[in-house]
Amino acid sequence: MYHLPPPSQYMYPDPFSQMQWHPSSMYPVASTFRGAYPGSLHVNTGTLPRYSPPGIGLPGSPAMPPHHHHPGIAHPAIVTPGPKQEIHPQDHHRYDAHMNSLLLHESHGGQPAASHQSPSSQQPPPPHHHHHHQGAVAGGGGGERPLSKAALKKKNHIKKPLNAFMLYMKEMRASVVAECTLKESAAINQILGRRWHALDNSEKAKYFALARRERELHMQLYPGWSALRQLRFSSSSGTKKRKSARQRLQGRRPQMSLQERRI
DNA sequence: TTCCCTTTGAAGGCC
DNA sequence: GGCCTTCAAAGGGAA
Repeated sequence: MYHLPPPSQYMYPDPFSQMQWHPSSMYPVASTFRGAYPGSLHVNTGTLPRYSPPGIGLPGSPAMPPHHHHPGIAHPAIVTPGPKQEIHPQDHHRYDAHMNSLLLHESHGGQPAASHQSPSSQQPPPPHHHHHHQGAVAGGGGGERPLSKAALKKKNHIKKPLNAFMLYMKEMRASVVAECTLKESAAINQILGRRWHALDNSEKAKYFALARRERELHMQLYPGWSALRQLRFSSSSGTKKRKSARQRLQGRRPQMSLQERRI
């Protein structure tokens, strides 16, 4: 367990990473959470490559070693649900169960879950108190209380399939949280982002393949589903209007360019 | 109660 | 084709 000094005092690297930390990558954390991520911390996503690295191939692509048979692709848990006309809540559960089993399978080479398995992919999430991002599929247990209209709408919301990085975060978050005293997801995600960049291409390929499988499964379960369409058809009345990304970015500290961060 | 923060990747719209 | 925007997860904190 890493016990980090009070936020106002320390600069902390990813406690796990074997990669070399550039001094500018060390980030002091201010005493308050807002503003806890100084400019040096902000990765300029406009200058950093946001990619599926060229060397990372998916199964079937030339870059993927022939021997790297992705267990997820042929995972027996993957079933073709067949044509789907309507979207039912149980499909959320089925989809989620599929993906959790895939992640589980991936993490342990097809073996049963080991001790370090992320709780999120092993069993229903613990009943923490958090009130949002619970997800439409998270209501596996404790559904005795009648749902309000808003809750029902939220429950029926079809979420986007997780991308490779999201799958990686889901799997690794618990171990990062366990190894340090940080609890803020924003800070945890920064660490995970750096670890993701330091990840070996073959390791990343695992998650890209898993993400592709997830998209395929999602397409099978929800043919014709579009995140944008759902966004447009979902009424936002009664909820606060979310700031646009531009507005949100404007509120942030200036970000360092890639060149600046190299200095 | 809802949004913000923070990360990467996918996808759709627009020019 | 490139850019922009949104949203997937997570949970503490702010509004």
